[in-house]
Amino acid sequence: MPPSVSEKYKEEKKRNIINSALICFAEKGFETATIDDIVVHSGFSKGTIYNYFSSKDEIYLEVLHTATKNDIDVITNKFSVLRTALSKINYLFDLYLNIDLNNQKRLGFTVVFYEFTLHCTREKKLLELLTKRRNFFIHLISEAIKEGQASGEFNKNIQADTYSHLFWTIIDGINLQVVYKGFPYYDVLREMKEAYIEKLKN
Amino acid sequence: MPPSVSEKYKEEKKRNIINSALICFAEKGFETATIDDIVVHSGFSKGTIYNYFSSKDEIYLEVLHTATKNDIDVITNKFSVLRTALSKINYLFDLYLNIDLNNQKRLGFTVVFYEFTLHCTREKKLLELLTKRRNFFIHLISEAIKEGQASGEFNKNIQADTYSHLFWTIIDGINLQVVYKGFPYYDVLREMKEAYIEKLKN
Amino acid sequence: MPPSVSEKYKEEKKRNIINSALICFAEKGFETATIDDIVVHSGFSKGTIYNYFSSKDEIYLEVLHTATKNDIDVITNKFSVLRTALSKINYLFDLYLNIDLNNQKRLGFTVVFYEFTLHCTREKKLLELLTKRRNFFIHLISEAIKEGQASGEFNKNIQADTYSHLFWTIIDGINLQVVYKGFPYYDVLREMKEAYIEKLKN
Amino acid sequence: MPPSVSEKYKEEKKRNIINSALICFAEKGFETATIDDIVVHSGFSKGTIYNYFSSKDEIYLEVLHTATKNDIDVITNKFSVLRTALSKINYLFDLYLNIDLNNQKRLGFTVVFYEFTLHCTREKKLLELLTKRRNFFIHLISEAIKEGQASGEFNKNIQADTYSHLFWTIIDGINLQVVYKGFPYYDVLREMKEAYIEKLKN
DNA sequence: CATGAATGAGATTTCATTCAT
DNA sequence: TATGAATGAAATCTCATTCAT
Repeated sequence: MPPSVSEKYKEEKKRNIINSALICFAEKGFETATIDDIVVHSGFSKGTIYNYFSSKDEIYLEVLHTATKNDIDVITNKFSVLRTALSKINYLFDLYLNIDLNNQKRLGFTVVFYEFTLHCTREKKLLELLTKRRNFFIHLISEAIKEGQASGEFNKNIQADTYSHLFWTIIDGINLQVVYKGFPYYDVLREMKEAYIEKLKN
Repeated sequence: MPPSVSEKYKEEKKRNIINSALICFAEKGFETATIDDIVVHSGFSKGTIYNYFSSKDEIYLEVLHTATKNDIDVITNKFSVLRTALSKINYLFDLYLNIDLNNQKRLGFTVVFYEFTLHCTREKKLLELLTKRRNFFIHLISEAIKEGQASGEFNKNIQADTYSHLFWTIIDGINLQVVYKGFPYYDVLREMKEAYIEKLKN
Repeated sequence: MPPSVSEKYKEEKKRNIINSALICFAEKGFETATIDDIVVHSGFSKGTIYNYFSSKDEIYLEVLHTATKNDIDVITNKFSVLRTALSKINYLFDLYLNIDLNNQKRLGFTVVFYEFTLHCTREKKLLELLTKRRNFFIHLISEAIKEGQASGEFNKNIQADTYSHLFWTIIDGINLQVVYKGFPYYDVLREMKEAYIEKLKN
Repeated sequence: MPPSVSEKYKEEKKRNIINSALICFAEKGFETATIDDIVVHSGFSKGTIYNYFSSKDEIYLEVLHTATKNDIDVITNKFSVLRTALSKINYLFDLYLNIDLNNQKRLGFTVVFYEFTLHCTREKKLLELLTKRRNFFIHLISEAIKEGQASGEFNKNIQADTYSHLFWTIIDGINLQVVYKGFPYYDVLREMKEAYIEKLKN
């Protein structure tokens, strides 16, 4: 007996639900957003949503997972075509320098993502997941730095790992400032980028 | 005729409730922690808690307010005795370099504080409150930098405001990393401090 | 694809809840009767009740509204077939003369209705609602009296409006007496009807 | 050991509390008004109030009792000096014809009184109390009517009892209309008085 | 598979009453 | 006697989840 609906159809539906959920979570926060909010936003029935996800928690997880997977794919692809270490670091900084601060959806997602990050503090299982993701990103940069050191682009004395952590610390810090109206986002980030790269090169 | 109870007694009680609340919020998050949790932790009855605070929201606000007021007092006092701009910047960095990462209560509070920050995104009124607080801290450093520039300690070409924002961006970024076990907190922060001060001095 | 449930089913359910609520309110009064009382009496769960009504206040309002709508429909229909003004006045009096004083449900409703009337004193919005309803009933009779005056049935010198108010004053007065055991309801009302009609005819 | 505070002092205090309670009940209704409302309005402490009354219910009862006792005293005194039956009936009607409709306190009390009347429906004990009070008033008028019949002032064929009940039915009816703005109170009551006395005289 | 009515545990908040001072 | 802080039972309302259709 073949499945009555195609896999593609189901994937599409799941993606729609996840999309709506992200928007609802962004708007109200995970706790405050209700399944009914997702029902209204997505147009699917409550029953349908529970056919695709077993709980609100699972939806949350998949929302975050999806977004993360996206980022990873984009960055991985880009890195595979960038030839120099410096261009990779530049690319990552520019990713954040090119952000449209007025994009409400992006802002919403940023808030949700950091809320989730903090929430993970309280659940071992989630924290592991989050840490794994983070490790990937740490690895990404420390490898790039090491490449740069090997190729002579970067100063051999800096700690690749420390500077990788440092990079993401900067990014988390700058992302958080979206909550403050009037924060000179681009000025600050440009200054940081410059100092960071200067340090790498020596 | 008023047997009543001293103002001090009431202040003390309020502080006790706030303390318990902070711990409960740190443990479970604002939404997930319940008044009953605070009841259990504080040992006071539900009625008593509502005699001192009119709602869970108010407790939350006072928890944050209390902690913030503390910080402001400590820093303001210290600044008034520090003579050079550099010593002020150094002092602030050292505040964070001397943190005990194993202090669970501190960690809990950090999480609560950033959750609150993100939560403010969704309530105009709260955001104003938060922004006011942030402006105080921004002002604190930009003034110090300007002092340093006037006294010849610091490079006159750097934007005091941008570098003040930059400072708190670093601090927010580094604070957020507490969620990740194994994050080389001191290494990263020391590196940042060094680079930051180098930039100031030129 | 909508398995849903017929509109009729939902209307029926609403009516059931309203019915139970009326009985609970009649038994204990609006403030004293609880949602749990309605849960027990109706057999529906709390959640179900809140699926059909958004608050206890709304239930109260709908209970009153339903009862009132009924009365209006019955009287309006009857009036449309009664040819003389006198027969209309007679009909209304007889409505109250034919009441079964032992009908506990009716008695309960009377009490609830007058409690609601008094309660309205304290809420502008509700008072407007109540006044609108009352105006309809006032109009009903003053029109009938004017008809009677035009047709020569009634004395042209009496104030239609005053006598319409007077009619409902009598009815409210007599309804209130249900609280007193042993009140000679029929005797008093018959006497009043006689005097009233005598006055109309002159 | 003599009482440390005079009886008079205590009576005075009780009266003050009752006064405040009446005003609070009138403003918000018995259920909705809180002991704290009475505390604020009276200026006495919660403890003090509970020293004089054992419960909120008891306050309610005494509020009503006090008001009623007042009415009875006033009417009894007046009746003892009025010589004709007609003058007594006239006096009672005029009591209500001379009311100041704009007196908010009176209006509030009227509402509270009728709420209490309806509330009594649900408690046998209270109903007995209320009925006893009502019987006094019924007796008052039926005796007056009988006097009038004996003296030749009134028609001997009317039922004294029925007409006594009828009188209070009118009064209850007219009192209830205070809720409706624009009700032609004086017109309606004057009309009723005239018809009533006409009937008595024949 | 889709639906949405039904459920009920659990959350916040109120308030009459008590009692130590 | 006077006080008002403390109490906790009880009320309203929410919402994730289930399941018959």
